[in-house]
Amino acid sequence: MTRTHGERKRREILVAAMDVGSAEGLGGLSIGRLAEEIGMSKSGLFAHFGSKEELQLATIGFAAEDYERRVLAPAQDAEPGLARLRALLDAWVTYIDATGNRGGCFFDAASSEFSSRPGPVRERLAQLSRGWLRRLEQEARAAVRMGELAREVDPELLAFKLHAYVEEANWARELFDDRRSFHKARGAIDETLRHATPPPEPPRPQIGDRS
Amino acid sequence: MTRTHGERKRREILVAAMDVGSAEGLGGLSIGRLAEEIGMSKSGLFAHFGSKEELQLATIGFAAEDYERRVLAPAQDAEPGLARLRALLDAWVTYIDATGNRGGCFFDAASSEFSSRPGPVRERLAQLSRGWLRRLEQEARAAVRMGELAREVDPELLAFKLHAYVEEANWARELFDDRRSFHKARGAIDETLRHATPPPEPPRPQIGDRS
DNA sequence: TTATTTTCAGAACGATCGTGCTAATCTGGG
DNA sequence: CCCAGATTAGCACGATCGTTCTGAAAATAA
Repeated sequence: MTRTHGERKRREILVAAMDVGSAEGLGGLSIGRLAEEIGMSKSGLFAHFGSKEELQLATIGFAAEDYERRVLAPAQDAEPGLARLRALLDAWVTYIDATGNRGGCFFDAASSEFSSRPGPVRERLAQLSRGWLRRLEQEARAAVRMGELAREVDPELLAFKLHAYVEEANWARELFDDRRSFHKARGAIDETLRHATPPPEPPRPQIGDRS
Repeated sequence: MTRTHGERKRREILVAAMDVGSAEGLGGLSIGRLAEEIGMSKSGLFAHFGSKEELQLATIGFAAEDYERRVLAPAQDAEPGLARLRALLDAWVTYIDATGNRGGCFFDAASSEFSSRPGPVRERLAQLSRGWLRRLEQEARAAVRMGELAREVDPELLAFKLHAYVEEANWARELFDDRRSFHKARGAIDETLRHATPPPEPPRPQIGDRS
């Protein structure tokens, strides 16, 4: 393996790129700035990627792997349906809440920055975010199908809401230094899922106790 | 009034700055780029503000005035409480949905960018966003007090949710070119407010009103 | 008109950006 | 050991950045 050394260095670079990129943006992530951060020469670092855009794409890919490993994978242990939906959300909130990145969630920072900057970077970010939203929606749909959520629930709208809470929490924490924001997000998630729960009793209970 | 001419030019600059700033970010809003956009020399434009930071702050102030005029003011026509809360949200969604800015909501773009970049710009943005969240929360609180929303409703959490929907919609539209995103936001707002409505009849109507 | 202040353009500065080119250094396989 | 290839540093380039300075043009006051 002649690659051993290079791969390790590449990893080291990408870890720093993820951190710096979340704080100063993927665009503001300058090669020189990043090289200084890890004690390399500008050109030495540059040689690992052919261009700045390649570096950005590699950083996104690296962050996506990290995210997949720490959010998607663990949630697969939960039963499909509502349990897994909750597991996904819980792992996600925990992931963002405990992120070591100076600028909060890497994807939030990057996608906000590139949302109106056409090119491969935007496309990749959009694809990842879309996939994540679809993942939530799909699990919500399963929960509806299994009767764990009310039939009237629109899975797409539910995913929209739940996703919004976590993004809002990340935004509020970064802008306000609000350490309670993720607590609020959890509360909002709980309330929204509770309201989406089907009524506990069949249409005509009559006699027996209520509730 | 010796200022007449200068003020007009300043306005013209700030209009362009708001547009460009929403698209490429307040940081990426370069003096040269902006000067070229409106056919001025770099130094000529620069003379209107003493520094780039002053330009950024002026742009924020200008955007805030615009926002106040087009969102806050119209909603004052509505009755306090739930009606005004709805009016605020409706004006806000309409405002962002119909914004002419290439990059969507100016504040979303700016606050995301500066959330982890300390300084006066971040402070001003945080202050404005906090004020807006408080505004929503205060109207929600009034609605609860007036019995238009259920007593169990937490105004702070409600404001958190509602704010999250609109931010999510703006984010989704920019990143996905999703023109339905604001329709989803309106749906989410309606659902959430509906769930916050008190049950149509009190458990113990009896004789006199309590409270 | 003239005098004065406001407004703007032009040129230049140091710094930093992304990116090539060249050579030195390191690393593992024979 | 040596040698081929991977890895990195050094240097320089054009471009663009924010900023400063100087002077011309334009607007206003006298």
